[in-house]
Amino acid sequence: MTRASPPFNRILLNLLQVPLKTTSFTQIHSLLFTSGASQELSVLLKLAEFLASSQTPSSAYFTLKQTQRLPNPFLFNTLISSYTQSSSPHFAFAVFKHMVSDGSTPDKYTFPLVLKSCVRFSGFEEARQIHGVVAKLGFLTDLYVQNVLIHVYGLCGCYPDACIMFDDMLVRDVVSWTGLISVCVKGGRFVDALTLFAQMDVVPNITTIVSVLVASGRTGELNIGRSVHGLLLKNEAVLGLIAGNALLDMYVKCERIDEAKQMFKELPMKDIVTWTSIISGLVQCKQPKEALEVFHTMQSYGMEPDKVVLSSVLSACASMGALDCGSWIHRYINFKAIEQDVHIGTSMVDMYAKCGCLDMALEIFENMPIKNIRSWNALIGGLAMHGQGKEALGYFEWMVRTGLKPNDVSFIAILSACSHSGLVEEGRRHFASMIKFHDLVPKIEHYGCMVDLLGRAGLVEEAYELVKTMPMKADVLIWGAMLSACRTSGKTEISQWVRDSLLELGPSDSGAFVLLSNIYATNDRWGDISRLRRLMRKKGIKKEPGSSIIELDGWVHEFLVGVMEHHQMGDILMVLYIFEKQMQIDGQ
DNA sequence: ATAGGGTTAG
Repeated sequence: MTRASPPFNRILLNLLQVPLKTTSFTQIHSLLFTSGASQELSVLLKLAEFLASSQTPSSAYFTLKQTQRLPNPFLFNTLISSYTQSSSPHFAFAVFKHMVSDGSTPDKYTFPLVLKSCVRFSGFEEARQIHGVVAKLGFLTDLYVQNVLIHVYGLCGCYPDACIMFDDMLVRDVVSWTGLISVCVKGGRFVDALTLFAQMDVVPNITTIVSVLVASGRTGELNIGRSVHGLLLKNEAVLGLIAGNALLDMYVKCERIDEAKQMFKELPMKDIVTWTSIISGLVQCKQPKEALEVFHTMQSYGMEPDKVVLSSVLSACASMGALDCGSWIHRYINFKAIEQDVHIGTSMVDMYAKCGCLDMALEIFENMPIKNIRSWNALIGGLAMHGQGKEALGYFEWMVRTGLKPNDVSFIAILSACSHSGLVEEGRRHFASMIKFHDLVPKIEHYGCMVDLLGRAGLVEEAYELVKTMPMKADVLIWGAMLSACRTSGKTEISQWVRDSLLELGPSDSGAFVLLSNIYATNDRWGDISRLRRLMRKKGIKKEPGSSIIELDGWVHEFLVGVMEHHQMGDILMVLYIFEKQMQIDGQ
């Protein structure tokens, strides 16, 4: 039998790339063997890839085994790696089992490959079994294998095993440290990630730095993030795209939008991730109009929006009620056939709900194949906001029946639903059930909802009792709710107590300042207001000018306090009202 | 072998 000539091999290679039926595969298969082409390594590798795309693990394994006298792990490794990338990653583990039981001894490359497949199908038990084989065959001292085991245990949701692996190592390199740090970051253990970074006894690389930047952003550790930034500048590190984006997003997550904007300007390379970070930052910092402007700039640079940035932009539309813009994005998603995942679905439900299109919000919600707690919260919160308290409660109960655990945001949604619809008894019951049935500790926001609920229902004394007995100190929001409760009830005693408490609290932020100056203003104490203003200046507290945003004919109009913009719109009444409020706050 | 962006409330 002669060796196949290279052109023949190439034909076979090409054939193997075409999706084939089993019958034609059998023909190619026999051609391979009778021609001797199966001796060519390139053909065999292609064959392994092909088998992974069309055959079960055992038939693929035995076909490959047939091609050789002595089992060569290299070929099986290729098969394992192909299965790992396929839609049936667990088949990689099946090949590994065949190798072990059949005597085709795995080599040091086999373990990282098959372990990677465990990450894809969350095969923690399988990872343990591979670990056992690693130990039995004497590969446990291999640094590569150890590093992969840390990674796999960590990502299969078994962080303790990853730590044990790490602790037991005699020599750790930068990959071992970075691996465990990144596992912490992916599992939300941001403080642990920073602690590990502090303990590191090898020089970190840019990959380590990126993980640390994510951790400092998510913990709000601005100082650590800034130090890392300084370190990079000092070393004159050339920021790659990923590191630059990580730095930018750190400032975004630490709510330093001005520094983030500066960073964004300075970055020499920008991709869709860069734009997404700055846009979502603007949304989080309550600057949705600017977020939309940046989004349009992004498009003018020819950057194609993807589902991630669209989800953020939808959130911008939601927060300013920009229905035209939001539904344009909805059409864009359908037109470009952008994949609709649970994030973008939730953003869409939220946008339609906040814009008052509850029917549309419901329709999208019902068509979402996967819903998480945030999806339900968006819908329930939307119903609550539009006075559909009973419906909101109905969906809440349905959600609980489906087995989803409500979180603290869910309770803010239903408590405010009760508040806006006057459902006092239901509100009390749900508030109590937080601790009793749902293992949740009410936060100050929940007490705020209850005070608001009781106050609106005229139950000022009960609200008063709640504020006195709650386990935390009342904040401006609580006092604000109490104040408006008193205003309608005429309980002068409680009202005086609220005022005294507010004065005692002092102007710690601009919210308190507004409340205080309102109190002074109603009592004609203009001198006190001047004093307040001086105090604010001294403390460096700024009151952002109030603003109001509306959308008309696809245009977003912003009204700043005391500023008339787009006055040809004819909504003069609103402008005047805002202007009047400004006069009142200034009090002069 | 280790690295970046999104959604809920107030």
